[in-house]
Amino acid sequence: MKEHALLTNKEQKTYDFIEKYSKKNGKHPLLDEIAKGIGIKSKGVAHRYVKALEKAGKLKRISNKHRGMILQEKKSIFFKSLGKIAAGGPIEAITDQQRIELEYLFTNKRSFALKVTGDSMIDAGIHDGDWVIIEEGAKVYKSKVHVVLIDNQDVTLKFVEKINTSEIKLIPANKKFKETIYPFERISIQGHVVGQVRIY
Amino acid sequence: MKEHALLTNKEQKTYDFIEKYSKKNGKHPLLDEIAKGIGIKSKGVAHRYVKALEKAGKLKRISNKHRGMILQEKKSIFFKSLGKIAAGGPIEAITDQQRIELEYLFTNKRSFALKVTGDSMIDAGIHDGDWVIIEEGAKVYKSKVHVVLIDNQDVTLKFVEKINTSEIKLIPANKKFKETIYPFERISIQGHVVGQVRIY
DNA sequence: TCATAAAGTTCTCAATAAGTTCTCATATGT
DNA sequence: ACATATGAGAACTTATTGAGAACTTTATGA
Repeated sequence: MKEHALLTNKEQKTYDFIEKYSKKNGKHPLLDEIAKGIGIKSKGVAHRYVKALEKAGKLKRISNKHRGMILQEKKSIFFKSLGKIAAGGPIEAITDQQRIELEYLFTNKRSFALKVTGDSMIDAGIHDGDWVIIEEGAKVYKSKVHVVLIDNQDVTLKFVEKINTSEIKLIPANKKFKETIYPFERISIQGHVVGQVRIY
Repeated sequence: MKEHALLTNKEQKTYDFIEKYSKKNGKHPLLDEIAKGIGIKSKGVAHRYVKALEKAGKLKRISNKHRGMILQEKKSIFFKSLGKIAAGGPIEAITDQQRIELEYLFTNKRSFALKVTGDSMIDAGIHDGDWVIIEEGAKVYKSKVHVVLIDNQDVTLKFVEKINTSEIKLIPANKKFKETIYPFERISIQGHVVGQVRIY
């Protein structure tokens, strides 16, 4: 079997058929349906093509499962047409790393999103109306923005600093706001900001 | 049985029936009703399908309880566990509207992303290292941030203003940078910013 | 309360459908 | 000659589906 990622004629034809079938029927085809769809009789051969497509990264298979295949989206979640603007410009290539971070941001079960109200973190680039993605956890990180619950009632975004064994300092990123100090009992760290989304 | 997201024909049929029944009757069906609804006689088999749906995350079951099942909502891209922090806090409910906007942002074919270099737009909350999502188009919008190609070579983010029939003004959002004026011929508007993502 | 009916759960047996692996075969280009 | 691409089809394994018995738990009404 081949090692390269290029598809042969029939493999491409198989892929096209699977894509068309899936879009039309809302489910993936059977091997016999693929065989018929690409004009051959042997489901064994169809199976061979599907495995080749898996190897080429075009789809994932679930072994033995009926209709057990899932087309792989070109889903760099949205970094689609990058590099379009101009050659030579200050455009960074997209690395898989970035893509993975994004997927993590958007699918991690221990994270959720909050809509920001107010300007207390504006110097950290967090504006009124932004969405921040929060990773749950009570841990305090230096120079990270935290979600802090005060008196079991008010939620706020602030930098956090432990100042001694019983008190904690909340630091806004806006010179118009003051730093405040609370005893541990009144404070609960809900998580910290790992991402941010703004929709214009 | 293994765990995968794909449903078999009968599992899908079972799900559809439960959904339809629930909507119509305001309560979930009995196993015998499911069996009849999907055209089989054995409630044991119906039970097997319901368990499969639970495994696939399509519903939750309450063991032994009559009509003990709850359909799971379809999940939005990432605004998952919102409202978790505290009742009474300044947390906005997620509307479907927001979800749709996000999906649009991330999947629209006429948009792409750029990584920001430099601080020329920092007063607009666009920081070095941020990703901006660009919607393609040559149109100029007042008070929107545009991607501008200068001399077919340099790409920059700026506010844009037409000042007369032959010249255009590029306005940074940082007092340390100056506004600049270019003739139309040297400028090409590539698109404008519709979204922004930051990963901490 | 408590007996009883109703509903959920677990199980085996079975038949069929679909996926998997294999050999054999032909053609094609290097 | 040799590797690659392609196709047929047999033999085998696993998944899917269905029936129904036996059992446990829940709901209900006298």
